[in-house]
Amino acid sequence: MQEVRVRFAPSPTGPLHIGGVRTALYNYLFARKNGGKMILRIEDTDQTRFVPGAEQYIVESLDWCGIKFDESDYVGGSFGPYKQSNRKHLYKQYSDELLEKGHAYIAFDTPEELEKYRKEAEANKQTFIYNCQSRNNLRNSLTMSKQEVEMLIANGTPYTVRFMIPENREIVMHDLIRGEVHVQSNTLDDKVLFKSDGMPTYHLANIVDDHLMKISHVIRGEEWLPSMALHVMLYEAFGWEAPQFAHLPLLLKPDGNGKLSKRDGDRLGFPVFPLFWTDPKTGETASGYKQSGYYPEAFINMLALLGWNPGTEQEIFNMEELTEAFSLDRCSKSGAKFNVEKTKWFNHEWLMRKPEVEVGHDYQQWLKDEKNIDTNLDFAIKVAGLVKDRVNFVKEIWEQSFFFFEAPTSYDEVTVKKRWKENSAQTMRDVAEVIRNIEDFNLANIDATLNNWIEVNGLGMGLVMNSLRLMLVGAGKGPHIGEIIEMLGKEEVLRRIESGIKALG
RNA sequence: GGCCCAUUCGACUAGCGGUUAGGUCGUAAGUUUCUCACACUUAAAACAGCGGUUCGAUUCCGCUAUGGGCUACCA
Repeated sequence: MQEVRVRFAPSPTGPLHIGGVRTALYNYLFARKNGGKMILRIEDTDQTRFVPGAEQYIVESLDWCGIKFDESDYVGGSFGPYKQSNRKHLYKQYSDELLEKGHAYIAFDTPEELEKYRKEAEANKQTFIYNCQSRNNLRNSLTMSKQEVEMLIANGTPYTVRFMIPENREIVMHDLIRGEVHVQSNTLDDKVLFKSDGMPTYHLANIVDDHLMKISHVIRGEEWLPSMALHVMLYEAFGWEAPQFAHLPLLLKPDGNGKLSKRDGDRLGFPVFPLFWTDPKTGETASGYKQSGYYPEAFINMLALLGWNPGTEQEIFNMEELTEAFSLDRCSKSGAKFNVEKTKWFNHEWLMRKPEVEVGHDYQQWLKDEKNIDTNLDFAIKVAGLVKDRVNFVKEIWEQSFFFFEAPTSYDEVTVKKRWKENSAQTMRDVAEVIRNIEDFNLANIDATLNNWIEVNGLGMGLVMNSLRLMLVGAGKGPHIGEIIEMLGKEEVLRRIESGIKALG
């Protein structure tokens, strides 16, 4: 059986969108699952849309995601170079080959002329198609004498090379996800293969490179489905065996309809890109999943399940598990709406599964960066461990645990009203004494002493604990009170009780 | 406009001729609890419509509707 070789072939025209990341992911999973190779090819044939830094961004993003390549300009490989602008010299000969075989022709129509034909057709409620129905009336090597064509070229007249779509053919193709797809050749345009600027178009470069790089499976977004017939016919014209195709459904915006775009992220408040991005021309910025606090594992997990499912009820997967479970025939056919809430939930699940040291370390770092608080790793681990089940992100740990780092400066009104009674101040003074007298200040001892004292004095557990919580936290929330007391330490607890009594009376 | 693709709870989806149409997120209620959460239990919530085929259609086939993609010398 033929070796599995797949490629991810982005265009460096901007930051890599999450739809692109998913396409890369599926390619990667497919390659690994089948013991094949994953190739990164940069498709930069459109010089006008080149954006500096975009290629670097793509490489860094995929690296952050854990998507690795077996071949690229960065890691090497025997089919390079892997950037189309560096393969420029290759394409001309293939274009010439089609010209010689009579599968392509030279066209001199200017963009303005073509635009005019389209407008005219539209005005007559018709569609202008550059193919068998019109090519014989246009300015090209089919309608001109050989001498005329040669003269125009010699004079430096700009021209393009167009593929000659066969007449009256029904092209029946197989898509790994969609099954059979039928297209009538007469509805297709004679697409430009070679531009007047000397660069190939996507269609030519893509087919040539896929062939030269021995790509076995083309896994790409659904936006390419309409081009599949063209591509199949190109392989046929060259006499090459076509790879297998799989067209992935699109990622849709969460509300309404349509393809997910950068604007949706801005509007709805979630990232559309894996990493933070600054546009080099406009200075415009876009948020990234990494900077928003997502773990790459959660991000990838979410993306994998958007348009694919394992057929079991398992939802949490690491990359190895995804690789093991992945198959193209479990990809869905219809577009998937992106859902922010579920994405957060994935991050929560991953946060819960992360080793406590890692989460603690991340929180320690966050405290340093955001609050300028220095704390030791053990304490950060303990704090994070106590509250992580109620947050989705490391950065959210703070609002559940700020009281471990700073004494309350105010007291939540609703809680005060509900929990602070007439005799609370006195009870707190008594509790303070009890706490002061605890010799061995550990969790078990603290709990036992307090519970015993409450019971012996016939006081309500809720009443005492909630008032105490108010003193220590400033609000009616937080983990087990014994934990808080132990971690704050005797002195701090006594201090907080004292100032709490002073504040609430 | 033309061509192509799609259509199950609000969202992601399971289902591949006979099911009380299942799960997850979200929502709501309850249990637990010193609080807030977590956890657990439960609830509401879907086969776009119409025709076929069939003993029987969510499932197969048409048509319609809706949505999406493409329609560049962009990818």
